[in-house]
Amino acid sequence: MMKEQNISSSVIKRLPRYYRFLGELKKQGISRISSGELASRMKLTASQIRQDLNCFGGFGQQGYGYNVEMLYDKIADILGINIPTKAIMMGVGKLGTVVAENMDFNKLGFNLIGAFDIDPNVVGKQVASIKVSHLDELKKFCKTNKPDAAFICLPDAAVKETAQKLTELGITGFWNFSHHDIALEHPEVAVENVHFSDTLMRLSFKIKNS
Amino acid sequence: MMKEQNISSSVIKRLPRYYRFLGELKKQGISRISSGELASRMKLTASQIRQDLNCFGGFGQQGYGYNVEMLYDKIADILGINIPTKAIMMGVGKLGTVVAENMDFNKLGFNLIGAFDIDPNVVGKQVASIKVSHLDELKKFCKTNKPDAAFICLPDAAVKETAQKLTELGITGFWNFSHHDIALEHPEVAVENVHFSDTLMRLSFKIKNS
DNA sequence: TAGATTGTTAATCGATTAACAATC
DNA sequence: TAGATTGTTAATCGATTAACAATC
Repeated sequence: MMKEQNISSSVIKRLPRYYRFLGELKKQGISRISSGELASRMKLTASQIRQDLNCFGGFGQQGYGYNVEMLYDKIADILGINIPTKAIMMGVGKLGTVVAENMDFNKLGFNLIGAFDIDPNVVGKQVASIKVSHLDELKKFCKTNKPDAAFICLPDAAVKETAQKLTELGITGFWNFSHHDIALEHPEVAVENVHFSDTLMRLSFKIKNS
Repeated sequence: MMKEQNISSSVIKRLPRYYRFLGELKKQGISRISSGELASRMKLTASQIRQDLNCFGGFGQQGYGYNVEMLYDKIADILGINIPTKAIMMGVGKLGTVVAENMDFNKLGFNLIGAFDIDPNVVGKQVASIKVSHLDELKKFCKTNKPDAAFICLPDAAVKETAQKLTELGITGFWNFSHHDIALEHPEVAVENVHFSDTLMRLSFKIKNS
């Protein structure tokens, strides 16, 4: 399905947005779109859209444009949404709970199969129809269920050690809500950071410099 | 304090990370650091660090390097952390509540002064020591208190209309947790998106392509 | 067929890295 | 002073945009 070349991170970053816009077009019953029309809706250039899509294959047709539904499905494939990634939640405090219970993981290509904490007030409780286990169960759980991804909603101080443990247990992707820089120590795994405070500081900068 | 030139968004994106690392160094009691040493800790090049910092002024000293505390303070200034931005929370559901109650806004240059919702179960309740007001109060509140930033924790469908209203009431910065693309309709204001699902889809892509 | 729009190559632009003179 | 390290210019690299032949 994919050309054998490295996709630049600039392109990867734009894929979810394409997916979102195409989903919207689909919902609106639009079946066909040209790169020019899509570009004007997304405030991009038509060139960029065609270049981006052509990293993965020639999905369009000269003189016609792109079939919305087909392109939507292709991007879902590219993003790997149709092959669920098994994931575990590490840390089920307030943030971990909100994340676990409010994301539609299935629609995003994930399957949340476990949750871990050390707080006795949290261990045993039900979150997103999963029973929270004690961290002591982690090793056994991973051997049995072989999760691929971990969602890190732990206090900063606990992340370093936990990330080390998780990579040793075969985790290959981290969705990281903490400030700890997992990628520094584990360059071999995939890391996506959700740094609330970084975005907020950038907003502060932008507001004060405009 | 700042050179009169446009700072590229690549540089802006890195600033909070510099700030974080310098804070860490400060905590560790390290008072002096060279661009080379900092680069190796952050996995950047020394050149990039020196180029980035020189957008804002010559903070270093030849033969010595940078004074950690001084540089930390300078970056805080650059980010505008010392001049609190007045902000309001729009939408006090589960996500809005967690965000409001768990961020240390003061340390990040913000002052949360109001919160709005339409749900009668939420209006009137206390969140992060702020009483949640009904959306009907928004106009009056903004005229009186002149907030600069709005944190958007609303359902996607409500965002378009609310963002329109907010810009008319003088809001110049949005911290956006919804999927709605505020920047498209309001190119004049600052927008920082926290798109949970975008980062998750990117993670899916990376896991499946490594 | 004629018109439209892609896929793709070439040109431009911007960001990163390297190099080095200035200087503490 | 000699050594270290910056600030800054120049070279390289990569990403974006423009152009256009291919083709539906």
